[in-house]
Amino acid sequence: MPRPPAPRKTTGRPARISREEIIRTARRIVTEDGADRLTMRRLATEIGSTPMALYHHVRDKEELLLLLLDDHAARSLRRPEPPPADPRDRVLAAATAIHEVLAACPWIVEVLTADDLMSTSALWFVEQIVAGLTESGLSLDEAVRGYRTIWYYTAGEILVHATSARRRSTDDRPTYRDQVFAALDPAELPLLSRAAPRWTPLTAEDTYEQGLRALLTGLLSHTPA
Amino acid sequence: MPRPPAPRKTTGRPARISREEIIRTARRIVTEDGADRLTMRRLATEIGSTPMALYHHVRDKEELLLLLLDDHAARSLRRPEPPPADPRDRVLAAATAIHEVLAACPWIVEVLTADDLMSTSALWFVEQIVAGLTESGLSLDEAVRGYRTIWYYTAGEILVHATSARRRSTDDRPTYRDQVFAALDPAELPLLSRAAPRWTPLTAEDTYEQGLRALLTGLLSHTPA
DNA sequence: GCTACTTTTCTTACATGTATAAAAACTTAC
DNA sequence: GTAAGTTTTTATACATGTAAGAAAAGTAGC
Repeated sequence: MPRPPAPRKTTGRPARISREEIIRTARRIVTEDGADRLTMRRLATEIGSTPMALYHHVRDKEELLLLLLDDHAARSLRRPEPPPADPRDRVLAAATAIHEVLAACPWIVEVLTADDLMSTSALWFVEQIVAGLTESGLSLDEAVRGYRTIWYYTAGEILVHATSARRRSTDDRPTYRDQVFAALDPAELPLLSRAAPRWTPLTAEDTYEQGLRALLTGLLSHTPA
Repeated sequence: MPRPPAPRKTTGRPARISREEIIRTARRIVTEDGADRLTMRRLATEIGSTPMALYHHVRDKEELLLLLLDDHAARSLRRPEPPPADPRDRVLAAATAIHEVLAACPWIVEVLTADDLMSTSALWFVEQIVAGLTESGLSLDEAVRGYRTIWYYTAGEILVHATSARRRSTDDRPTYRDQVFAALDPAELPLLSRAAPRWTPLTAEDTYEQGLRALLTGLLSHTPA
């Protein structure tokens, strides 16, 4: 039975590496060589430790990437100065800021699906979104639902784009989409056939904000279901 | 130059396994034991072959999962009978049908981010969405953009929910969200603090259709950007 | 000093996806 | 028949995340 009446220093073997050092080194590897070069073994080697030692400071690789995302958000997220007066514009500004920061993270795919709040650094922006929605007439519950709807849209946009971008760089096989479009039957799917040549350029367009505006319009319109 | 005037058989070593057999066996494993039990080694064993033999019929595991998703969609997707008369309702019905089928696929997370058209079986539904949007007054380009916006929202909703569901079943650690909410400062984030106890129940609600309706309202409102 | 306890680190081992190259099983040309 | 060519299958090997347990390095009480 250990009975530590005098809470002196810390007992046990002293740590030689810290979570901060892990994150710092991981960030360096990612920025220098890309996210796919970040392995637990390499990270351990560069820190001068062993892979399993990392696991005492980080639950698993996914948590490490989450910490990396948080680190990135804390450095990059800038609150709009001055905040827009119109509540709708505040929602737009906050969501766009979050989207912008996330879109810059290549390793995001493995983490983003984690939860709906990805970073403490982003909480202020979430608050802005909920605030803008309530000031526009939504109840608190409705505003939270509205935020979550915006989050789904944002996460989906980022994930789909990030994955297809990664695929383009890793892979030279024709996309599934190309195969599908090549075999379209104009009789059965007339609009898709007509749209086929326009599809790829339309996909490349950055329409996040446009979609966000539409979504916001709908959220604030109070149409009866 | 081989000139096969008599369309004999095919040249080369005859195949002992087929893509269909692979998919069939994979489907059985997934339905019987869950998607996480589907490994290339086990699949090969159950077919009576070797892991690498699979790779002649399937590019990699991701393609296998994509084929599995397609298979699932082909079996489950049912066209609404009769199709709703109102174009807006047709969009709703088609998107909801896709959402429903995808939400039933546990292995979807690894595949869904693949592209914006995940299954040939779903093309008819995509056509319905684009058609409903054009009939509501959008140009073809706008309708395709609108479809993609709907797709981002749908994919995001599915991915976020699927991942958090998986986490709950695999994991007993407190969620990141719980940790974040436990440390909220009501002075700085008043709305989030107030919403904190309501957050988890709100997350559990199925609000896909509600969000979709809002999005659709916005897409059809033609608000100037 | 020594023993008990705690915390961190290290060693070893395994499951997994898949790259690579060799072998096998065919057809066709002679 | 044999040789060449083609396609599928198999054997082997590697990189990766990480589980399990032993070892190390400290503190506290004696």
